[in-house]
Amino acid sequence: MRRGLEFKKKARVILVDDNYEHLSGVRELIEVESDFDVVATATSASVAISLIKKYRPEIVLMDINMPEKDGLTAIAEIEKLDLGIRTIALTGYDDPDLIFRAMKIGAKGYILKTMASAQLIYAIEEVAAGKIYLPSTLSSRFFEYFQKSFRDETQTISDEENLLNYLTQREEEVLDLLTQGVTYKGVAQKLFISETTVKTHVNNIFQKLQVNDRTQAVLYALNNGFLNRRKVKIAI
Amino acid sequence: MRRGLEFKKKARVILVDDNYEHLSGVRELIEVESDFDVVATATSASVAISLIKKYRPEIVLMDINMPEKDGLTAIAEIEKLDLGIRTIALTGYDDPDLIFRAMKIGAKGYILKTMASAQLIYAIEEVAAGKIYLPSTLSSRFFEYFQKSFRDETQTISDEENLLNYLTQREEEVLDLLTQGVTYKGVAQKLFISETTVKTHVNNIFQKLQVNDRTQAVLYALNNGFLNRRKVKIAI
DNA sequence: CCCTTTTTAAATCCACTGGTCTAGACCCAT
DNA sequence: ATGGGTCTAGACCAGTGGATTTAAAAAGGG
Repeated sequence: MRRGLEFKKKARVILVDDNYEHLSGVRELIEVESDFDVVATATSASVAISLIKKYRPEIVLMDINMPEKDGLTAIAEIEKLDLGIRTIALTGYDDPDLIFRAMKIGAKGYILKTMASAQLIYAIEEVAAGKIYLPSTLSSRFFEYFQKSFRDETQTISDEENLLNYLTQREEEVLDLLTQGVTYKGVAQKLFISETTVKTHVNNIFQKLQVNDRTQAVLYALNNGFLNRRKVKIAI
Repeated sequence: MRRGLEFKKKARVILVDDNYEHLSGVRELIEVESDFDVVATATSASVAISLIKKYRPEIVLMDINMPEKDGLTAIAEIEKLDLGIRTIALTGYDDPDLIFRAMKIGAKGYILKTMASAQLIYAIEEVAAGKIYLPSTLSSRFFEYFQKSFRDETQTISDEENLLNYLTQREEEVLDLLTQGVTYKGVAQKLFISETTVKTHVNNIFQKLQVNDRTQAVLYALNNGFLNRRKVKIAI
């Protein structure tokens, strides 16, 4: 258990930025002001990916605003490699949508180019230490966006309007099976009732949800917060 | 434009905590150490809701761990009132799931009872100023949980595995209509082709997606990132 | 205990769905 | 030009889905 050594080892960093001026500046900053080791730099995302595969750094500082392959896609690819490489997104803008998407695909930090150099170093230190770092101004922006995206979708179901609430328990069970793509026959077997009974329930469900067929019923259920929100997600 | 006055006005606060000892302590802290005005306190969520409707405070400090009606539900109700009341969640535990759910339903801050009193005051100040405040230790926890929930669901689609990528353009159009609950006849009309052609396409889709009926096809499409990710969300 | 709601079930009937085979027209690339 | 993939479309058939009516047993609340 030689834990001390692990922490003393200088974390290796790769910088990616299509602006060479800025790249050099950051490189110098890191080399002078910190203990980190800049093992490589790249001015395009595709080159960066190869370098990352080769050097296996602990940290990647990735500019988001780049031509051709953009930084977000690159971060997603790095995450997919699953090498435990921790990426920090870097841009000039505090666009909440960008921040949200970066954090969603797995960036471990997000900082602005306009931020003080000390904060950049601090961010790298935090991320290298295994934490996720977002400056409070950006995290505030993130949360506003995060909450808004849920208000739009969650608050529209006002309980009385949600027709799902009028279903009986048995009807819910049947609908649950329908949302798994089970046929009438299958539902009958799983619930130990006859197929005609299933049809009765399904018909009642259609009337209560004001739809005409199972597909619409399933869509209504999934869109209005049914129990069965298994693998549902938001687009990148 | 008498902006100055707005900012000088003491923000009114309501405290909610089933532990009376803690409630009194926090009340005293706020009254002594800050400029905020504790207009009321409550030891249960249901009483709190009535008080909030009556006093219309700017800030509500809500304990999450309470018997009967829990704090999260109470926060959701307050948000539903849409009175611009900003709530701060308060608990003894830094459980990431709790933090995630609190932020999701609209809490503007989240702090631990074990945190220094100065941090509590600071949180109220930030939230009163319109910001969202999460201490960095908690925001780190939040993001880990946030990213994990997306890894489980997003990374499983590995492009080659995603059967949706094998569909032709026309088949995608047909599937898109199926995910809206349109019948064969409807699809035929919308795409200006015969119903039999629609059947052919649908059959090809079933084979490519390895399913047996439209419901399963729709579910596959929705769960594997089809264009059509309209109103999809995560459970509270 | 009665009334209501829920759950169960049957019969009938028709429309819609889905499987299979066949085949022409079109586009694109080798 | 020949071959592969796509889009179109027909025929035929089996099965499922869905509407409607009727009704009885079970559960639950006042």
